[in-house]
Amino acid sequence: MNHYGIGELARESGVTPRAIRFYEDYGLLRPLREGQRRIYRERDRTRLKLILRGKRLGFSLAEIAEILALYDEPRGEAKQLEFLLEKIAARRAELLAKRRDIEASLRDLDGVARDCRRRLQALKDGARAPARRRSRRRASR
Amino acid sequence: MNHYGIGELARESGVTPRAIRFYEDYGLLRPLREGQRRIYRERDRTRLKLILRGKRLGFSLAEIAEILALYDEPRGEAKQLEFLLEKIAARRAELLAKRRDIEASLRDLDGVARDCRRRLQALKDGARAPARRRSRRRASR
DNA sequence: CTTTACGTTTACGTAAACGTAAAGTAGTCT
DNA sequence: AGACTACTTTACGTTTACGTAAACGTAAAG
Repeated sequence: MNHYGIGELARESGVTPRAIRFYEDYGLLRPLREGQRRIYRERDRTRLKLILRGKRLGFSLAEIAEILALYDEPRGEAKQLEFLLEKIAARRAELLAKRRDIEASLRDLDGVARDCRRRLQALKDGARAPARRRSRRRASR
Repeated sequence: MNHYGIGELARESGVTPRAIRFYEDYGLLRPLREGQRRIYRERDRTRLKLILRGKRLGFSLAEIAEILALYDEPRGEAKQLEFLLEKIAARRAELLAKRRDIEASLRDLDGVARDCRRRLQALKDGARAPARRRSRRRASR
């Protein structure tokens, strides 16, 4: 019972049928056909989720295609497998880099938030001692 | 002495002058002018880095504009500051979500890698005991 | 003084990732 | 039978984020 029509899949995953068909044209999905209609099984659903996760992380469909390829190349000889491991390592490195970018962004945001809270506090203090002048110097601008 | 021409800035940050001018048209950068030419100072360099980091994380220029706005709105009254804090919290949440996506991706990749190494090992074993049959079952397909 | 380097504006072109009709099909309810 | 619903293909349109080329300015180097 775990197959879906395109509409169902679209609703559940928050994208339009058009997008799903586009991913298929692009080679990212290969649903079954029942007559003309597309039938999606669990595997397709999983793939779609991977696609959307990739998008959220800013990967292009081309990159996502390469990533998905890593998942379905488990056959192959030693050379192939070693090559696959290299590609996986490369992707891993990309993800780690993105994570560092995120950490840096979080730090920056926290900095701004701290600054913001200080100013808020200063306003409250100023409310109690109205004419008090604060000489905060800004980073730039 | 910390100002740059557009070319310099472009080289150092790995983008084209065209892109930098585009960001300016978009309102993300406001370099000084010396006659006609654009002069970039440290602040602009920093902004550009923030822009590029945003791009690497998959944010659109529109989103990046909002993020940058968080950095230069330190003036304002209590209401404004509290609103700013809310926006910061929202961005933080987005970043945390992205980080979770990354963690999930890393786990998935590690899974594939493990699988891959097992197969490699199986091949080596098979080389020593050639006719040995392995009955690994795949996740789906 | 011409060449070279570096920059400028203006404008049309383009790849990616869908959106948006239009027109047809196939099953289902009334 | 007619209407509705869900789906199909085909095809042109749109947004984003620049690329690319043309034509020009300016300042230093040969």
